[in-house]
Amino acid sequence: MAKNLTSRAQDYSKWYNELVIQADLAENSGVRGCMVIKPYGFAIWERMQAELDRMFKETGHQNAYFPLFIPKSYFSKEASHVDGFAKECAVVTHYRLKNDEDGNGIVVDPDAKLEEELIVRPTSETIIWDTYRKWVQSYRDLPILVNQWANVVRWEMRTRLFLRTAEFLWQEGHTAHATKSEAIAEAEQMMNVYADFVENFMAVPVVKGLKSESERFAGALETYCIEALMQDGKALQAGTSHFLGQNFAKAFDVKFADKDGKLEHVWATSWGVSTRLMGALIMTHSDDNGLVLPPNLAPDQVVIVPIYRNEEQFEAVSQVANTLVKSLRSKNIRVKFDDRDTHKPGWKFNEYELKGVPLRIAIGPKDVEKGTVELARRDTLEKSFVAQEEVASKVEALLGEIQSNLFTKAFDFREANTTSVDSYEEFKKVLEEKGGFILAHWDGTPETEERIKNETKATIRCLPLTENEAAGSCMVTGKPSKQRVLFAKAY
RNA sequence: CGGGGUGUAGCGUAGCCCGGUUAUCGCGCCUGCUUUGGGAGCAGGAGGUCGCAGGUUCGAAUCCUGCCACCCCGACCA
Repeated sequence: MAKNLTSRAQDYSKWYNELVIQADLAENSGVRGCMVIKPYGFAIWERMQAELDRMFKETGHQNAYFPLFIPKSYFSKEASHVDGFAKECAVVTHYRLKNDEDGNGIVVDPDAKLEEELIVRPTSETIIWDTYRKWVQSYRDLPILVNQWANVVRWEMRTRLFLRTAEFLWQEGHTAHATKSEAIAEAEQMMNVYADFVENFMAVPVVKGLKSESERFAGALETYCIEALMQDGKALQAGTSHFLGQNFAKAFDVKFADKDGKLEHVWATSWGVSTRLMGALIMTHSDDNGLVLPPNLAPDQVVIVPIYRNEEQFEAVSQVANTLVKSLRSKNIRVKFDDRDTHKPGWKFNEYELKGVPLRIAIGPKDVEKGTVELARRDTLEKSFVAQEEVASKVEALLGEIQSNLFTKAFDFREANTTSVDSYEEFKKVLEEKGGFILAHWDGTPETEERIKNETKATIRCLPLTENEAAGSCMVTGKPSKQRVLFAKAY
């Protein structure tokens, strides 16, 4: 296991790969830039899916599914969108293989060339808007509030486990509205849903904001985002929600008749989060002993480890454990009784710490005798003995406490690593020596943003949606600035 | 795609510069006994296309060429 993980945090790759693989989350697949998500890692993703899906439905959305393959021509319909995506796509050119006549095994059949190439979706805007055209005629058909859970492929030049894989799992919401204000409200709502999920389930604090023009999604008029700060002082974009205006409606000719019978283009949004959230989770809470999962998200919130020397003791311990499992489940607590006799207790203790299970209960002969159990929490590593009849309520309280403790810890870390600066010199100094988020004034021009990026590698993460905006002057050019914006080096 | 690095058992590695018996060590795995409240001990055992393909040589993990994969730094990005 990675020793002294936090102090080595600058050297991200070493501990990250080590941690992910040892905690049994994922591994490199051998397929360029793709990862295998292992069962334990996928269980965490399924928890994320379940909670997000519930939140989407509570805000009136429905799920649907669109094709993996998109005809190439669809991409030429929205100019800025194709600029943003066309260069990094996997392209299907043939539809058949055959046995090579010269005995070289299986080869692509040259006669099976597709007339029009198919693009493996990097995102589904184009095929979805081509479909929406057929769904919309009247204002009565609006809004369309649809989400899809899918995989997408982006042929990135450089990949990183969880943060940027060639293929990744995500959800993408695509909505169509009759009015501009309704679409903007939708985009803002979904940013808030994401922030709610990430903060309250993942216990990761985020800054809500708007992307600068140059960081905007290809084809969007406005991109809302949530930005999180990782333990090594780098920023991670955790989710985005886009107001697309009428760009896609115009490109795909999606019109509706309003109440006055007038034909109008619809207004659009799209929003998504991906398996990158797994990376955010790992990099926010992990410590030297492995993962730390927030209880609201953990597939197993409590694990019970039996301690025994013989069959007789195992029976006695199991009886206590089974009773406990029942009472915890009746409180809707996700509990696992690990009665495998193939591993010893000490081995299990380490395994569940590595996997980040929030609470561990150990029950041995002494506990059977005294009517107690040993309760250990993952976040503080504290252990205590609790009377068996009090365990269920104690566990329930502790799960809540761990959840809020993790959030507070991450929040305090972010506050301690967010610096306001007034000069470019100070900006560079903080960036170099401390890292983290930096709040500074910026004149709003892409030129200045570009210059800062080239000179320092820091980018504008977002224009925070804060209530107390104070005007000032740009740290680089001295020109007027409406508010401080959030800078950081980012993944 | 440019620069740098690494590929030897499930994992981590020695050997490579300077070619030469049966490829080193640790962890893990299997069997047995003793163990079990923080990754057990002892004894025995199994496990290898040395990334792939060519070449040089009497002989290649080692030298040469090409390719592939992975990691790091850039450009690109959820």
